[in-house]
Amino acid sequence: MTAIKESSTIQENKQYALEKCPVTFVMEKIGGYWKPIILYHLSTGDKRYSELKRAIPAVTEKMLIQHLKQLEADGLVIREAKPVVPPFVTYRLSNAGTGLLPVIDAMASWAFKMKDGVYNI
Amino acid sequence: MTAIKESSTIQENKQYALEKCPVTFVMEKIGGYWKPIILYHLSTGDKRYSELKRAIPAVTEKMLIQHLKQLEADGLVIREAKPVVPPFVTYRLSNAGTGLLPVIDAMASWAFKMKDGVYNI
DNA sequence: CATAATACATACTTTAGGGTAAGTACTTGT
DNA sequence: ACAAGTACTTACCCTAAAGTATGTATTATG
Repeated sequence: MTAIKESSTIQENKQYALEKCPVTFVMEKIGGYWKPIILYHLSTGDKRYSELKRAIPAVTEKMLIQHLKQLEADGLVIREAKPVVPPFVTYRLSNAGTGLLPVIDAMASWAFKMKDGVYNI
Repeated sequence: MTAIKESSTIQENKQYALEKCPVTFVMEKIGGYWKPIILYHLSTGDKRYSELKRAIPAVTEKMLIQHLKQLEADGLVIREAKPVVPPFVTYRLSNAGTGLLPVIDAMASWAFKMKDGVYNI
């Protein structure tokens, strides 16, 4: 899963930022290109892997599972696989993932205010 | 300011995500390693360049001005330079930058809940 | 005369993340 | 016999962002 070099300055700084800054902690979790979009699609209910794929046509399969795996490892989404063939796998938000929704809302609200020029005085 | 290649898939996808996803829009603005930390330090009042530098020892000068310039270009911080020698430059949050504070708060709140294990059920 | 302090700038290198393309295992339908 | 659908995996490439190192202009101060 994309090996990282143990002793780069960039990793040390990430550590620094993760400890010093809760915002960086959050961004570590939802900072991938597709993660917010995935979370958004899961916010309306659980989805199969292939449903997500169809819902986000621009994402490649590699990116999709990679991010899903990371979200799962971070405890934001829960994967459930039925042992059938063809496979039947669903993803849904965990409690932690659901807890992120207010953050997402705050971000969206700011973004729309920006686009509406609310802050131009 | 770090020239970007016009026609890479990564840029196309960024465009897609920026239009489709307000969260990605926000992350474009505050997604650098040091941007949240800079914003945090400015949230308590305006600061000189050298004050920021001392407040965030781990950041290099290149990263610091690079992010400050981007934040300024995005309208989140305001730069004020007094025409004296040695230079006297202060940075402070704009209205838009101040508008981000609730987002920051929501993120921080979630991060602390995560660390306190609130979501472990 | 040389050093310090301020607020940057700029050339070059490294790395994490994103993207491409192709393959896997298993079953059902034609 | 072969394609199609499911949910992935793996090897390789490319780029944007981060980091390193050094240089700039101006004035005050020892």
